[in-house]
Amino acid sequence: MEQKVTPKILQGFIELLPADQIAFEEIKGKIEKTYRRFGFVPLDTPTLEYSEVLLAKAGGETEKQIYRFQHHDSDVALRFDLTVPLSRYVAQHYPDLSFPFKRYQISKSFRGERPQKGRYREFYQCDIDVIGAEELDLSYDAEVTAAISAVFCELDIGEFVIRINNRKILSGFFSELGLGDLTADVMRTIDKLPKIGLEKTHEELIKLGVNEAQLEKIDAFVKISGSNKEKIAALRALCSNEKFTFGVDELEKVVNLAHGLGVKEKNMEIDLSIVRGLDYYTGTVYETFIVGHENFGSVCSGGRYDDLAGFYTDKKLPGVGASIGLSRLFAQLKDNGMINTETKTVSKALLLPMGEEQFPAAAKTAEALRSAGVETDVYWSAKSLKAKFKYADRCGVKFVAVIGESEAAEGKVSLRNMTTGEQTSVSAEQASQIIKKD
RNA sequence: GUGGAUGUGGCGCAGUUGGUUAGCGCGUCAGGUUGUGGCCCUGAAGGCCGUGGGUUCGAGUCCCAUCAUCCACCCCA
Repeated sequence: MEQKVTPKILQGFIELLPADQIAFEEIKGKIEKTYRRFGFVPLDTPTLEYSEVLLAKAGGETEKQIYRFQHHDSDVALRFDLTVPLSRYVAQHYPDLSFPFKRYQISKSFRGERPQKGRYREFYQCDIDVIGAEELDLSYDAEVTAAISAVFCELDIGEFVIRINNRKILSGFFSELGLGDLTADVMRTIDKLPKIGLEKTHEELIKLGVNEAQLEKIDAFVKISGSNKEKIAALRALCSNEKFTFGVDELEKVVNLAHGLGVKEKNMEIDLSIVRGLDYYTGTVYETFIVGHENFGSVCSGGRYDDLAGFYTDKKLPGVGASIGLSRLFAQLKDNGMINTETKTVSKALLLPMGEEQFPAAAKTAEALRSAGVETDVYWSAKSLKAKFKYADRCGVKFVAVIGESEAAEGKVSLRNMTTGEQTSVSAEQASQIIKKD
């Protein structure tokens, strides 16, 4: 007996069985279709990049998690997100692009961090970004949220809410408070508020060294509630710092325009605890949650950054974008039984020739159905009809067409609807019409 | 990087204070029905009980080590 190699894949990497993969592709397709509807063009950058390019900006955590290795004389790394490659791409192809440049990219990224629920080392991200040359109108911030809103409407996985904020409000407010060096840590803590609750947030803030007067003001700030309009009004009354006020104005404009672009009131909510990654967001920031499934975490986040490609070019390239963590989203939808994973086939029809004598008739029928645009599979293996039907049943194909001696002679098939059990003798053309009508 | 769990046919699990041939459900295959699936019945295939060492007359079970996986934290998509 020869020694077999155990079939296995790396920790944190995943692959799906057909039923799940079909469901996954359907979601991916809907996202892509919606992005295109908003005028985003496709982009596909290399998986592997020069380390010096990918790591131009990175520090700390990112650098620890990146897959990086030596290949001959090149120091290379797997991309850990789609934004950094986009920066490089825009800086590199600047003269050949038209601005504002709107692109979407749906592909895999890699991070060698420790995996956990819904977090993998190889994962899909679905990004949209708009990049401006020198400047980018604030309206694009609203448009990105409108696209995200449209995606989640299209996905039809329940109510969702885009929680939106503006970093200028936060930094204006915190500088007014005189937090100084504490600002970054305080922001990180505020960001965790919905997860850990008000009490723990207080504790952590005190631990950080926030004094009582500051704590009181922070408290008043995060407790601002009501409708979006009311929140804006409350913010205006709270602080008159210049940057802060500018942020409030921006937030108001973005929310208003988003509604004009079709985002429903219930799907967008100002949330002052939204902070996002500290690295590059400078204005609008947002996270998206599925109502009733807030424990999923944010299923789509993004925001505005002033200077995308500063590490690659002197040109100023401000942008705004959003990213759906598709692998995570899919894992959670599946865990919660929120997607159909019954169908194991993409075929609408399965042809069952009784025996080898009927192969020519089956071939002809298959060709006719496929030409008519019907996804068609043929069961060529020599098994009992019972086994063939069982296969049809298991994979969930809707229509089965039996082709025996008599059918072949008449140029017909016995078309069976597997759901209703209805069976009729029809021509290939009639069959394609019945299937397409279904 | 830190902490916590779990490893038994393809998948999900049971296996009592260590004690004969390691079970069950699902799935797979074949048959009961030689041209009809789902339900039912019968049968079959499929296990170095994660790996290595130790204790013992005897280890799936106890001890040590190791590997792997999962969960949570950090951070983030």
